[in-house]
Amino acid sequence: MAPRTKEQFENIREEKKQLIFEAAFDLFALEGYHSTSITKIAKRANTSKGLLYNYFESKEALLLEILSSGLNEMMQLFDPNHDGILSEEEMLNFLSNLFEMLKTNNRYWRLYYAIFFQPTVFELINTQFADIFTKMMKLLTDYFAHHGLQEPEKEALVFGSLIDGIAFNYVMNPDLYPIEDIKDYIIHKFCYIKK
Amino acid sequence: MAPRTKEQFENIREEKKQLIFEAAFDLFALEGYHSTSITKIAKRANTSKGLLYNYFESKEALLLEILSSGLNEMMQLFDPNHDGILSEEEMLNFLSNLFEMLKTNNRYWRLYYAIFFQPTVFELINTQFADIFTKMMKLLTDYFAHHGLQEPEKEALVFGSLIDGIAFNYVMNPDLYPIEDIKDYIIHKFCYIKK
Amino acid sequence: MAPRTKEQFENIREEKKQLIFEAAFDLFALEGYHSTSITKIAKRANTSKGLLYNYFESKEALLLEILSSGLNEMMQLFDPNHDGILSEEEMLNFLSNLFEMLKTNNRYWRLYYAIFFQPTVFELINTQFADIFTKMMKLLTDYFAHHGLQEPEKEALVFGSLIDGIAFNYVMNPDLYPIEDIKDYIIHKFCYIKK
Amino acid sequence: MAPRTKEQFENIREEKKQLIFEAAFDLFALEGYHSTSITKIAKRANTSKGLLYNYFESKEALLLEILSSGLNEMMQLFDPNHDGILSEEEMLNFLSNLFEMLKTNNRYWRLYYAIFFQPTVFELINTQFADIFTKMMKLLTDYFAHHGLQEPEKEALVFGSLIDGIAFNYVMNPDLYPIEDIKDYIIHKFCYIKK
DNA sequence: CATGAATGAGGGTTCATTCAT
DNA sequence: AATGAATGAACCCTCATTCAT
Repeated sequence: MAPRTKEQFENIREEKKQLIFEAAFDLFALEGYHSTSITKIAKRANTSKGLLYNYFESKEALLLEILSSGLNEMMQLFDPNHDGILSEEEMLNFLSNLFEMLKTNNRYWRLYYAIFFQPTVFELINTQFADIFTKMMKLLTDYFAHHGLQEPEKEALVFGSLIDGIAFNYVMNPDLYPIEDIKDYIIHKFCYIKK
Repeated sequence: MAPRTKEQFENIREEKKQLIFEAAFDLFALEGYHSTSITKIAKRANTSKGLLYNYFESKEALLLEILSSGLNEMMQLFDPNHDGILSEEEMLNFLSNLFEMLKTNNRYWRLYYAIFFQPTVFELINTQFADIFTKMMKLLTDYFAHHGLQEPEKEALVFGSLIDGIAFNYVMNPDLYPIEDIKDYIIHKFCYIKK
Repeated sequence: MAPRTKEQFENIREEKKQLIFEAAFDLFALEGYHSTSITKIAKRANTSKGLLYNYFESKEALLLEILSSGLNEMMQLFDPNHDGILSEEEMLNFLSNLFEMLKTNNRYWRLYYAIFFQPTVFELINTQFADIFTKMMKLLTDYFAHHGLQEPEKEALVFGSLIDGIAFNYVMNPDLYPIEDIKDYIIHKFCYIKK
Repeated sequence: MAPRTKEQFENIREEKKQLIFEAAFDLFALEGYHSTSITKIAKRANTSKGLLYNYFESKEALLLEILSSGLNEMMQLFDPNHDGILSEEEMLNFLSNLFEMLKTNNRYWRLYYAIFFQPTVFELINTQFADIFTKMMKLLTDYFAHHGLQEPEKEALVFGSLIDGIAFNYVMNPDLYPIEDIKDYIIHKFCYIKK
């Protein structure tokens, strides 16, 4: 008889929203953003189309929330809040975390790549990523300079591209790509840590 | 006027088809596959929707033809039809051609990436790529083995990933990515050619 | 606390209902009936959608109640409960009240017009109005006849139309229409009162 | 076999567009803009929903085209392209045309009023009407000044309001309102023409 | 008395595809 | 070979109303 308390409502909301979020994430990753209809998402989340709009403003907002949540996860991982200098240990951590994320969040990264190349969507996300990218490049350039490499900017770019390429290949073929071997190779080559 | 010969008709046919092909290519690359309507394509090709269906079975068929043609171009470039051994000069050619293609066919590669990650389309194309990929890996592995590297398979994979990463970064940011510098770096590092 | 008496409950009920009524009125007038959602009304009334349906059977019922209440107000104003003869003083009162109402209830009249012309709604209200209209016409006809005009029915109709036209113009442009001037003009012309 | 000529297409378009236009007009006038769905319009025009969008950009565009076409008709009627002075004969013409239009385009005017009071739509149309309105007021003011009335602006406003009120009453009750009588009354009173 | 999560029918709109000409 | 009018299914989204609590 008594109306539900605010917390009760909050819980219901949180749970349902998560359900829809997960359903959308799965479908976007499995079948692509454009091929996934709101109807499909609602069906997979065992709910109604209408309710989806109680939680997300639009299909695009739902997508952005998914992407954004992945970004935030990543930023937490890579922002050690430090002095601006990348030590060998930090580089090691960085790479370990990266490879770990690729393995555990495989689904997200595949979706992310799929979205990234959608010409229309690209611009929406790009600015958010640009900052992270620039920051990382600065760190890497300093890192390579500190280790005496001749053209640290170029090295940083090549290193970044290599990481991208590895991520990209692994994500598209997680079963075939020997990610562990590659990880060891990269760590051994770029961490300059003596045993 | 004399009635047109069969070849003339054939030429007209081919030209019109090419026009549609180009229009679709441009639009897919510029605005994405899903955002490009048949009407837009026909308009840009200065023709009618009906005619388009004379040349292509469906919108998806048109897309696949575009992708496939790009693939074939690439295969021609990278299939030297040789003895299975990659010489230093061949490697140099390989890389030169690759970078050249990235620069001149930027448009295609961006579309290609956009499509590649569409989960549904991916499977369709993937098998065609798998062959090329395997062949190239074999060549590269031999190449690195021949130059005395300890783990040539791993080196080949890393090299492949690096190339992918560079292509990917350049294609998404052709104006900012210093492709020439990177090209020199790569050639200098992997071609083992002494001056 | 002592349990609330029945009247107290009744008062709460009435107050809440009034709040919803006002909120709906404002929104209908400001944004139109169809553009105003139940959610918006509930939000503006600081209550819930569910409660709204405790007081009003449906959105349409809410609308009709608003319109009806305005009608009643007007009827009270114009029904002097008299002998069927309109004296000059009564005519003066009539006009004063009318112009006063236009100025103070501007909001209502605009809504009323907006609704009035909705073909579907029109029929619903029209019968209620027909009575008032007929009664007023009778009064006016007698009035003009009594003052010696040749075709009193026609004069009554023209007078009624003029009043409608003024109301209509003022309501749609309250800031620009010089209602006071027009009021003086009308009173001077139709009240036949000598100073 | 040969494709249709441009004229053939043009004819088909013109006819079909007119059909849809009429269907929409009828329904908007009968049931109101918001209560008329695209589906209903298409059904009444014996066509498909999709086709409607071949001819009209949106439901709102369709509405505006209907309103606009009525406006244009009216402007042609009332714009004698003259010297800025309204003679008695011109005033007579003006009024005759007006009453004629009310009678023949009854449907349009009812729709027009219905739309006019939709709060959202009002602004869209208003600017287009404002010009005509201002122009007419100027003409009328001069007209009354020329005939020696003391406060010509006020007279013009009152005259305008009266016309509005008559139109409004007639349009809402075409069967009961004695438009012919009123017309004679108005002409006799405001045309200052001696027999 | 009070809440807002949940529904589902229907809204306007788009677009690949077909087909009469 | 060539046209674009016509279709209809599916799209995303809105919202009055219900109901468990």
